[in-house]
Amino acid sequence: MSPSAFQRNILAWFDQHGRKDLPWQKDRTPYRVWLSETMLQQTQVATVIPYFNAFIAKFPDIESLANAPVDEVLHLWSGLGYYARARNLHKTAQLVTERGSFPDNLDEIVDLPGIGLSTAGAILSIAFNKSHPILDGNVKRVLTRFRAVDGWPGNSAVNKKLWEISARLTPAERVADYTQAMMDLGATVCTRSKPACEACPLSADCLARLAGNSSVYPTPKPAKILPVKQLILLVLSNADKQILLEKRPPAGIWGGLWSLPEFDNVEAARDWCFSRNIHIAGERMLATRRHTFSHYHLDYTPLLIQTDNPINFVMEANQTVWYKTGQINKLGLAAPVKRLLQQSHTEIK
DNA sequence: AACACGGGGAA
DNA sequence: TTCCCAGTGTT
Repeated sequence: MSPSAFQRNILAWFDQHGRKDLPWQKDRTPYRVWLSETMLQQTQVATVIPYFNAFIAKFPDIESLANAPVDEVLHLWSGLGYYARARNLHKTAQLVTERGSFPDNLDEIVDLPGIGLSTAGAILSIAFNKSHPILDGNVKRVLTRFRAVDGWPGNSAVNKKLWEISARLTPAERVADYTQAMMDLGATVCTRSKPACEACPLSADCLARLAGNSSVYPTPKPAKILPVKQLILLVLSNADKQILLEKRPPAGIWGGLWSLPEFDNVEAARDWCFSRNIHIAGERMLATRRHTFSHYHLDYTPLLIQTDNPINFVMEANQTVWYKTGQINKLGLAAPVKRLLQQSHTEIK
């Protein structure tokens, strides 16, 4: 699909299905477009509409916004979130008022607080009908699918590629409708989940659609790499097939729960036994398994040690307990420990 | 409960 | 340059 065919399809779809009655689409002044685009950053249309109307009612023009106390602006913004947007809005209103008019070129617009490249492109195209690309979340989704662009859009190379695609597809004519159409398409058809490809004007040439994998685009932000901690969990069983549990300190991981003695390595576990006169009658290591917390992976290796010591030799009182495997119990156990003990019930015998 | 979202500022 | 954050809505 050539850029011009792409644009024809998009504009034809817009004529039929695009949104044309949003409050900021009437009386398209730079002020109203800028205000709406700022509100639409990270916020959906349905949420924005009442806020936009309230702002326009209170501040019909950019001068009245500039002259208002910032607290009043923040009050009107209350509930929209990301309050830096409201502060930047107020600041920009003052800068534009000093300047005398809203700037109509990219460099000056992106210099204003709270306006990045994409918002600037939207203002230029929608308010000034100047051909500039945008790349908001909706457009990213449409383009990554249409062209099967792999890689997280936050990655700079991927971002650059998407800007190039967006720029190449942006028409010289009817750019306001085109920009609105791309945002509408992403918001209503090319949605994050369950896109309505049958209703999409691009479906015949959409590479993701053709490959049947639109759900893999855009590539999600890579899960941050969690640090890995390794430790040995000692499953110490006595002559009566009971297992030693320790109570964990109240704060921290598994705070206050019962768990198994932890060691950095096998030798430390053996030393711990020797120092307590626990005779090791048998020893076996099980496969390492992984438990993931919000902030790290815990790779734990169960070390089964059997002692032929008589039961009930005293450990630290209150902090330890001999647990009968397979017995219903009311102890608070960390989930992985509970699983392990259930398995140990069969392993130990 | 995890993730997306545009821009700004810290690292 | 890259990373992380802010708050709310969606899934």
